[in-house]
Amino acid sequence: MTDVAKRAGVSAMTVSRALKADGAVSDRTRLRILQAVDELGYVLDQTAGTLSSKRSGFVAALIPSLNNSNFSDTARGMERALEQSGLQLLLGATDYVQEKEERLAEAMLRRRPEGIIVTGGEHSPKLRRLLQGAGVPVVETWDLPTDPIEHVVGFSNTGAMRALVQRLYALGYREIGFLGGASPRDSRGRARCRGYKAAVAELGLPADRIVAFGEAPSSMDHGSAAMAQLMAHWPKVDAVVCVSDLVAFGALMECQRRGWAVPGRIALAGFGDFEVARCSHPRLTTVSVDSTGIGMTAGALLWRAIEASRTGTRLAAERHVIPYDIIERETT
Amino acid sequence: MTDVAKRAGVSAMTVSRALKADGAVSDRTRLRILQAVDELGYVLDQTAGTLSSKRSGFVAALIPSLNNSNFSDTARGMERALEQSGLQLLLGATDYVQEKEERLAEAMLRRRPEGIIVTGGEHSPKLRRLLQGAGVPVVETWDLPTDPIEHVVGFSNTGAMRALVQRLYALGYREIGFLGGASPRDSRGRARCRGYKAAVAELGLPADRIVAFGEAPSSMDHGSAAMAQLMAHWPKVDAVVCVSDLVAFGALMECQRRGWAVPGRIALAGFGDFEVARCSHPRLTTVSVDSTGIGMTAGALLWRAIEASRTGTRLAAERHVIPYDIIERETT
DNA sequence: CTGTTAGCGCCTTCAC
DNA sequence: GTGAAGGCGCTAACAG
Repeated sequence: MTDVAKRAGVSAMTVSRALKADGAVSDRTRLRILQAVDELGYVLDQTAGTLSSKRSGFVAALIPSLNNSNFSDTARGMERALEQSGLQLLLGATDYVQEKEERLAEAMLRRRPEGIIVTGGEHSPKLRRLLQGAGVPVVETWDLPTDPIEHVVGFSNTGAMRALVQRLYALGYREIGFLGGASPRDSRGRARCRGYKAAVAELGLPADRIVAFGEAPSSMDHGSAAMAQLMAHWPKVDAVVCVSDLVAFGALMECQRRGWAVPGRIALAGFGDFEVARCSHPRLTTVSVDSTGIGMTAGALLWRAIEASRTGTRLAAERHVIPYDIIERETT
Repeated sequence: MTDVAKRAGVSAMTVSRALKADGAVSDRTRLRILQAVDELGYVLDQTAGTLSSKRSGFVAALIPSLNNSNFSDTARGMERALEQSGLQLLLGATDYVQEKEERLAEAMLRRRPEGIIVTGGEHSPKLRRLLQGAGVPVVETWDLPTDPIEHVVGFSNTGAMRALVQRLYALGYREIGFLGGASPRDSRGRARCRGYKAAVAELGLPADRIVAFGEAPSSMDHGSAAMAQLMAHWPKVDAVVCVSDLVAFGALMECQRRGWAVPGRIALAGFGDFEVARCSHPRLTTVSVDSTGIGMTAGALLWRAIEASRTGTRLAAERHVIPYDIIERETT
């Protein structure tokens, strides 16, 4: 910065001002400075700026998986919400591993984010302590924790799956199975499984038609394998709900390979409204969640909270419930 | 850190040492310090550390899209390669937009990464200048640029698509179409389209069976729509290669909706070996690229380059060609 | 094995 | 609209 200052014939302080959008610098001076910046290929050192201004200029977001359109849509939503804020979004993927989530959170906190967004409402005591001690706003997403850390933007996974089973009941299905949801790593998957159990219990349907598999992320292959098991154990099942669309798609393909007509012989429904659910043949019935909206709401909320803390106030904890929608397509 | 030092009855410098794995501190002292750290909930400020040590402890990776299993696998490969290095991987998604790639690169460079990995070998002059001026190792991936910035880990997209068309020819197909690849934003897609054109020209096949669509990322919907167009224009086409598996899957679903038997009436092949290609019914023939391997190789290479630069030397530019594999499945 | 001194590159604050 | 002084929190370098 001193080099740039010399070249432009000003002080370093003036260069610093010229490089901020709001800096009070005359147009002529700024032009000279920007030219010097360009000639020298100078790139501002934000590390030093962070240290002296106590503003790192980024927020951290922890998501379970990059390669999941729900979460990547949420990430894009956050990015969009933060576009005008001057805050960069730094993403970390936890791969559904709690220990990795902790490590990542600590790595992020060492860089002093101005706010943090995490996925889900279940965290290890250590992570909770870490987040609460960070002294920056925290948003939990994709769930409605009963004891939130601070802000929440999400929906009830249990409720959504319960509603899906009730819809299938209304369509006339009476022996409904469930695929997935036993992973100790995926609390949303477990919540959906609980929703299934609650619904079949309320409706007086047989409640044991579950093929639980423990891995997360759940995949198409899981769906195919689980469907094969379900067919073998409970051949009279007339509908199957799945922890995600990927699982439902795998189940659909398995049905096609075995000549089980969908929805004639068996109905299928997924969760998440992934692209493959929209494009498959037949198209999959699913629960659509506004993933992008979760991200935009969470990002905007975090921004407001950060702005508030900059003026010395603290935004009161907010709780945003995002609606979901059951989309009936061709598999029910 | 001073607070921790006081509580542990040592100097700040000793705390600093105790917090690095390698710091020469007696076990008793370290234990006292770690206890004080725990009691105070202290988290090291890496920003300040970066400033004084001139080592930011992270590398930046720019990928076109998070929600693409090829690129997210590559990201995971990089993460795995860097696991033991103490370098954190910071990901940025460019959404296939050059301008966003530039902005992201600059945002990363302001935080002084110790190395940079970018996707593809075509960059704006500005980005090239930025990367070359950064003074840190650079790796380009997923392509084999003729004029690389420095290191390269990739393969020839043109060559791979050419090989796929040749394989279809060997299988007896004589009127081969192509879907996708016209996006000015996706240089890999364009390279694959060039590979198709080169192959059909060499083989003396009709060369105009192309439904080019310009959007990136290419999607299943694009595949369905493009397939419908292709069917209308060139009903005698007997095989179709696609810029990606997602497009191929969309095309497959369109064929099923219209009752065109695959591969009986028309053969299909994709690119990338996505999960949906493995799990669809019928399973898709595709070009499998070792996405994770690209990431691991790039990450390991970058690490070596960074280690070299720490000892004052500069690693000579390397070029790693990653093999690809044509996987014949049920759609050809 | 531990402490002291100095400074990383910028921005806050105050002065003009 | 511009400049000078000082310090952000840590670590390199050197001393003991």
